[in-house]
Amino acid sequence: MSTAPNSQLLKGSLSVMILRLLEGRERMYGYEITQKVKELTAGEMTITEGALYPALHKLEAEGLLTTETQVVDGRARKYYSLTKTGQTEAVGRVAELTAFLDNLNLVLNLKPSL
Amino acid sequence: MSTAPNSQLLKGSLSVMILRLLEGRERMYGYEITQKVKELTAGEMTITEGALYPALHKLEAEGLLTTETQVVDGRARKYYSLTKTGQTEAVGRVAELTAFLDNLNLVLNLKPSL
DNA sequence: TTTAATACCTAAGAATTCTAGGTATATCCA
DNA sequence: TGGATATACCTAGAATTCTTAGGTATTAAA
Repeated sequence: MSTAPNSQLLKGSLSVMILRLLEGRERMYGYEITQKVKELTAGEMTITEGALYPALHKLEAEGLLTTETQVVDGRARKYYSLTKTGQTEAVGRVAELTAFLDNLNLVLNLKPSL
Repeated sequence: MSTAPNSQLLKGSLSVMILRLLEGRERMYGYEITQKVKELTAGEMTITEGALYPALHKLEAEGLLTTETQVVDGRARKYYSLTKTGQTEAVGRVAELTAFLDNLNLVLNLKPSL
């Protein structure tokens, strides 16, 4: 959710991040995703659970993710993995987002840094 | 609104685009903004009027834009310009968006193209 | 004369995120 | 022993933004 405190995640970017993170891994569980994003961005980006869990459930309902629950150290973890459809969709949605970001850069005229 | 037909504008990006476009110009009117975005993105990005006008009105209500109406060729145009506050905010919001996009790239791991 | 382009607007709904809770276990520290 | 923090899941309601789908009006082109 935040880069600056309280700034909002750009609409639609969360589900793409989830799909992309899972593209490079066998499986991840929700809490792990929040920690991975924090780690990758040096603490600058935080995924709220109020956004993450509904997003995961929606992707599962769409058939892009499957789950398996496992108890580790007395706590239940729900692991998510990409389905075959999910793998295809991940590629497509990343491409769509990339195209959008390219156009955004054309409008914003910010080539130097990105 | 679209890169692919019907895909959505990322939440929050529109107001930054407006502020950024006005940073480089004296003034612009609504319809001109829609055309400029289309031109800059070779027709790939279209701003819907249903999104644009409420966004302009909100920025004006926040004190970042001022307007002056003028009739040209028998049609009324409403020109928007940055206020002093708007100039400051434009810089800040572009920086915030840039920081967000940098972090998004870290998560998506897409450095090559952007 | 009808269509497309120019130029403004709004209302209702959809979608996503944030805020703010809730539950529960394990670990660390005082 | 007790409390705080970390781990791990969840949901409901509000806020925000965008899409869809209209509306009005003038000018230019077919």
